[in-house]
Amino acid sequence: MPRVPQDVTDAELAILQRLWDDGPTSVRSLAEHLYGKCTASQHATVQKLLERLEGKSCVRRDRDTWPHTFAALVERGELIGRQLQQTADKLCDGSLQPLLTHLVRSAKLSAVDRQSLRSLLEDLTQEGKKPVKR
Amino acid sequence: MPRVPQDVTDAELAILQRLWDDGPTSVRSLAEHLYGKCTASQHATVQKLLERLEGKSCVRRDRDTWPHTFAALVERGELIGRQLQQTADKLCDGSLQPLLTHLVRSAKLSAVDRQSLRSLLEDLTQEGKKPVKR
DNA sequence: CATGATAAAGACATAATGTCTGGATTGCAA
DNA sequence: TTGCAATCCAGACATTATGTCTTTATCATG
Repeated sequence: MPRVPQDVTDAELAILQRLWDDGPTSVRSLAEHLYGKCTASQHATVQKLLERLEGKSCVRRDRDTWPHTFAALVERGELIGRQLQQTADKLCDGSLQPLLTHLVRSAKLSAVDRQSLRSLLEDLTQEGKKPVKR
Repeated sequence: MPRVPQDVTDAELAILQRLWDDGPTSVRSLAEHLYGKCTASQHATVQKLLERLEGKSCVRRDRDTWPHTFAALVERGELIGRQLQQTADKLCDGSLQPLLTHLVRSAKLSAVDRQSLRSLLEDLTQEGKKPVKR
């Protein structure tokens, strides 16, 4: 039963979070925000993480700037999707339906939440009827 | 940035799946189903995994039987919940709402799915109004 | 009590992941 | 141009998670 590497690692995710929040930026800037001071080794660490993220196509590196600037290539939403699918694969035989049900039942939904959810469903249903909306 | 162990490991999950599907059973039975033949070392492996699961309160061990029999202590649903919460913590600042939205938008819901979801919401809303149902 | 099966404790191997070192490269300023 | 400081790059390293295995003790039953 071979072990399977993580999609995006915790440290890698920390980088992505910053990129999502602040947009494209440099290694130094990232390191400073993550660790406070930016020693040589910390700089290298962040660089390595970015390199790995680049390998996973999660980050785009702009070599035309100096220092290089990095931008997120995947959206938060996409990672959310991947995570959800992984959970579904592991626990629900790949189907997302059970997750949905679980969330609706267990998540403490406020009346507002329920309402917005309901109208979201409404929209989707409508969309299905009309030719090509969106 | 210290690494955080997994909630339930892949190999451990494989055990749980069997326990969920077939109910309480012995080490041998588990090993045979997971690996086909059950060599001495495989037997020990399964045992170790069960021991760890017991440590995590995911499995209950019945020492009154011989050989010991093991039963799942957590339901599939509970693990689903934990997983979802973890994703929420990592990607949505702890809130489950975004996951819900994502699922409703992205998951290819059949008309039936949408309908059942809608009525589920309906039930929940009603439940909130009545005194103490369930 | 002898034997075969199981439990129990712990060692081990591999890989993942976060970190760091040292040298090459770049841009800039004197 | 030359020197310097910052950055990049390649790879090594340390720690831990996780799956596996070895060995010894214990049990149940003939």
